Amino acid sequence: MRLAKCLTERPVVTTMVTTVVRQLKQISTRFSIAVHALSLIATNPAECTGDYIAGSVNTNPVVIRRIIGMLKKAGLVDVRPGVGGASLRQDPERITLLDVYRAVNAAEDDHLFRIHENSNIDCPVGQNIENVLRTELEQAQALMEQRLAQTSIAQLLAKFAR
Amino acid sequence: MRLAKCLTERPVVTTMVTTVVRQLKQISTRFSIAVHALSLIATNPAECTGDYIAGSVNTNPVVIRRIIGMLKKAGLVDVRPGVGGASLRQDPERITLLDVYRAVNAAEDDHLFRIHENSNIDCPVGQNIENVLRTELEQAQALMEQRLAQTSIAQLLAKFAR
DNA sequence: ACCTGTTGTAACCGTTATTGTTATAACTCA
DNA sequence: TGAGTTATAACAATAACGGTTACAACAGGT
Repeated sequence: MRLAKCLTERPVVTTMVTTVVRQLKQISTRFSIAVHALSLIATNPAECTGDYIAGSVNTNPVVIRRIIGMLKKAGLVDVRPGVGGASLRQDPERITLLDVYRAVNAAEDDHLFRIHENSNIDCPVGQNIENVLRTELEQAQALMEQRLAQTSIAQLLAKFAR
Repeated sequence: MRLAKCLTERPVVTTMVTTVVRQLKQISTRFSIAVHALSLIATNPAECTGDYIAGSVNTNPVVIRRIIGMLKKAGLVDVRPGVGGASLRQDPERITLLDVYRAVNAAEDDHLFRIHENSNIDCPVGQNIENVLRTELEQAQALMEQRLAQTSIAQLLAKFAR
C-alpha cells in the first residue's frame, strides 16, 4: 500500500527539527502554596513576612518570595521592598482559585494538555488528530477552570475547621 | 505574638525530612500520542506495526511501543510479540479519552494537582489548608475527567475532515 | 546616619519526568 | 532458517521543580 510505505519509510532527514522545546509544566505545588500564602495574608496581613509564611508552609523563605512575586505581578497582593508584611489588592471574596492558578503559571501557556506536533499529514489520522483532539481537551480544561473560578479565597477560609 | 514566634523561629532540625519526593507528572504527549495510535488501530489494524504508527506520529518506534505497551496493560489493545499489527480489545465506541488518559498515567496517582505537604499544624491555616483545598481541587479534576469520559475514539474519528 | 529586618534576585544543586535513541533478546510465520 | 516484528533495557539530553546560599537594595526605628 502506498500509505504504508509513506509512513514506514520515513526520510532520515527529519532529525533536523531543532526541537522547539515549549515544555508544558505540571501543576506544581506553587499553586497550593500560593493559595496557602493568600489565606495567611487574608487572615493576618501584618505578620506576613516571607519568613513567617515560610514557617507556616514549612519551606524556604525564598520559595515563598518567588511565589509572592508572581502574585504581585498578577495584581493580587501588595508587597514593598524592605517593609514587612503583605496585603491583598482585591477582596478575598473576589480572588478565585483560578486567579491564583493563572498567576503562578500552573499550566504553561494556558494549555494543560500537551499535544504532539509534526504528525504526518500524508496520513488521514495524522492530518486531523491535532485539531480535533485540541478542541476536546480544551473543553475538558475549561470545565476544570470554571470550577476553580467558583471558589474564592474567602470561601476557602470559611471552610476551615473552627 | 506566640504564633508569630512559633512560625518565624523555625527549628533548624526540620531539614531531617528526607523529602519523600513523589513527584506529580505533567500531562505529557503520551496521552495525545496514545489517542493517535488508537485512532490508527481503529481505522487500520492490520498495518499498525510500531514503525507504521511511528511514521504517522512522526517519532521513534520505541516511543510508540512503550505507549502501546501501556494501552495493552490497560486492556485496550491486543498486540503479540513477533506478529505485526494491533487490534482494539474494545469497541471504539466504548473506549473514552478518560480510559486512555488513565492508561498512560497522564497524572500520577490519579491526582492532577500536587499539594505541598508538612504544613505547620500550629498555624490555623496550615492546619486546614490541605484538606479543604484537596476537596476543591478534586472536584475541579473530576469535572475535567467527566468531560474526557464523554468522548470516545469512535466519536473522535467521526469528527475528522472527510 | 547607622543598624536591623526585610524584599528581590541571581546563581547553583540534586532530583525527577520526559522524549529520543541504540542495542539486544525473543517471538512469529512464510 | 531468515526477515520482520515486539519487548525491553540502558543511556543521554533537556527541562521543571524545589531547595539553598549569597547579596544587593530598601524602609523604618533609634
